[in-house]
Amino acid sequence: MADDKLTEPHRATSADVARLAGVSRATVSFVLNATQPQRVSQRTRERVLAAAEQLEYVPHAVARSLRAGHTNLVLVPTSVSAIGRLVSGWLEDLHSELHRLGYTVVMHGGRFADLESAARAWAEMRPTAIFALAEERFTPEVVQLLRRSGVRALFTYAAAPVPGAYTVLFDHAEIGAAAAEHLVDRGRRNIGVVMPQERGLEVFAKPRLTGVRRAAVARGASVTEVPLDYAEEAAADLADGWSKLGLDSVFAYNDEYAALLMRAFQDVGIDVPGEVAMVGADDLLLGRLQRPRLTSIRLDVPPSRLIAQTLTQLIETGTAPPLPPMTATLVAREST
Amino acid sequence: MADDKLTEPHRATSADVARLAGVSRATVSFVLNATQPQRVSQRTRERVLAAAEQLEYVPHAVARSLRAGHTNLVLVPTSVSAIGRLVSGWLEDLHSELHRLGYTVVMHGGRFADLESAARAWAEMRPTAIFALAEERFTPEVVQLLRRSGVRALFTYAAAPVPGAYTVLFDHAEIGAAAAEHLVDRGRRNIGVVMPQERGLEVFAKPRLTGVRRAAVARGASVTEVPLDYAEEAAADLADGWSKLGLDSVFAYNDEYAALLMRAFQDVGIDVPGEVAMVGADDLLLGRLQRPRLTSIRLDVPPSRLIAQTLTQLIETGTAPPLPPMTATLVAREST
DNA sequence: AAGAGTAGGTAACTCGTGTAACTTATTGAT
DNA sequence: ATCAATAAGTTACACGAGTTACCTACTCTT
Repeated sequence: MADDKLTEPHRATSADVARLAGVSRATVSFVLNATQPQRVSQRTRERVLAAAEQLEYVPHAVARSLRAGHTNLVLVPTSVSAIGRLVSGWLEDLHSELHRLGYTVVMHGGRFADLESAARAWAEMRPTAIFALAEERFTPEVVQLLRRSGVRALFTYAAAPVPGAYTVLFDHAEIGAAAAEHLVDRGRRNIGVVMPQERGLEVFAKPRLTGVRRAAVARGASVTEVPLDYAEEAAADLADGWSKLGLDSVFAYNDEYAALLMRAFQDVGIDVPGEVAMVGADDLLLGRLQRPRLTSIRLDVPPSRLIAQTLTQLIETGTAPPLPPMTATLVAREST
Repeated sequence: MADDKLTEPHRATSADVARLAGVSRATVSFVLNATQPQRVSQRTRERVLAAAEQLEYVPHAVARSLRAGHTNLVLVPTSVSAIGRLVSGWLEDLHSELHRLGYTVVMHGGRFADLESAARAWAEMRPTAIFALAEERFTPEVVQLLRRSGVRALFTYAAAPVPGAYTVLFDHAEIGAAAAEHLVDRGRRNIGVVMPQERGLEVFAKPRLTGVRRAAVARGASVTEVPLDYAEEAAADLADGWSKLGLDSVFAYNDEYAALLMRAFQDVGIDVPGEVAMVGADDLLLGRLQRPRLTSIRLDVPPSRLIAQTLTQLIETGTAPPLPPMTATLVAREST
């Protein structure tokens, strides 16, 4: 099943290409990177390209980065599970856009004991930029550490400008607030807020809860936290004990959790939206497949091309014009 | 919003640490890597550690890799959207396991024009291993290119041993076959197979279709390909024209597509499983939330710890004992 | 014929580490 | 007192690329 690997194959370097083409390494570099085009004659250029082709030469990004003083890596630290269908397609576009611009996007989903060790792990890779989907990663200490390791651009979505990083403003509290306002408008006064227990989601769950609290308090409604595992039995248990909670509505973190809970409600005969009004978030297709269809909250993410442009500019010049804040829009359907 | 960055901050190198501690670079390296422990006195060791701490020294993985001749990168090339809930948690565990063992897992989800350019992009990073979830990426040419670029281990799931790569055997055709057998057992004779149109999924969709074909033909059932976008309208259109197709059952690629289509069926009054029996795959929670509950096919993936061990061994010794093939199990529920 | 350009190319340095080979001072054995 | 062994360092090179400064041969001008 494993390979023999007896013939530790020779990896061709630019020196090999130079030797085969009968020129110096410098010339090879000039040709392959198309720098100083007038320095190399047509004949020589062709010889070099032919040699590179013949040897299947692949540049050594590590060596290049060392010399250049920076990599072309854009690091996206994110737990895989936090990427729902909401961002996966978008992230893939970003990959492509940045690839066109000469950057390599890599995602890194490690769990770390603390922020500092995470930041150190990122810094070791010497990415040229770090693109964080959640804000709380960029504390001042982390920012300093990363900057000093040579990271050129820190990009994040956050509720308030993050010092030392380029911030696209968006407060997840707005999602919670929009949900709460809507529920109160529909006459609900006792709002349950589903808190997912999955690792990596609290980054979004907490501000969403905060938003619900803020809006609810302002309108005289009560808020109750409701922890929920992403599992059938957990939802069933919650539905079983639901009447004791005295709640008339739920904001369910996102549409996935909403769907899970709605099923449990329906299984025990709790009427949605009659007894309980439900709001999800992220406006996933899943939500529209529910009956009643889920009221949800749509996030309008900036087009990935625009983000890629901004990031590039940020890397190259250290600054970029601000992007408009992200917005959230409530989409009312049948569950409220 | 952007930072000033006037003070291009000095990144501390091991030379800086050496200078501050009043020792040579070699000594710093010995201390920080804990190589040759008896070579350095306790006093000196402490001075070095203190200096490193004070300067917030972060090793330069790029330089280290260049010197070492290989990186500690494990590359997981995968389109983000192909990672459903099925593998995301597992992948995260793998991250952690390999991190403990000194490796850095990065996912790279770029779309490439062709396999060759993808392989070149991977080779440039000089990963020490590549972990592919789908097989068709490792053609002989790609394997050769990667090997020559210094990749130590190629790991993949595939239907048959891939020359030059360590293969955990699993044929996605088995999923399709299991579905088809089950449907025929339940008396169905005309099977539709949903073909998702999303990028990156054809790698799994095609062998699953093949499996359905194989089993169906052997049992005298017919198979019809049914393309389907992951969108509400597409499903509605399909359901509208369903009767013309003359099918009595569907294998829906996975539970997500099954849920989408089942909803469309129910909206137009097609009874499941009465008129159409449905089988999904991947055994997602989502499937158990449907009514009727979705019959699905569970994949038993090897524990990530075991995979991490095997991969490490493969990197270090070039060979590793074979792992048992993955298995697929049909979970019968109410939709068939 | 002398001088100035220029086309085409190369030698040599650099990036930050890890390590093999060498050095020196001190201790221990005889 | 002498020699060997060891402890505790250091020096110097390699990894693979990009780039600056230099070199040589040729052409053109006057």
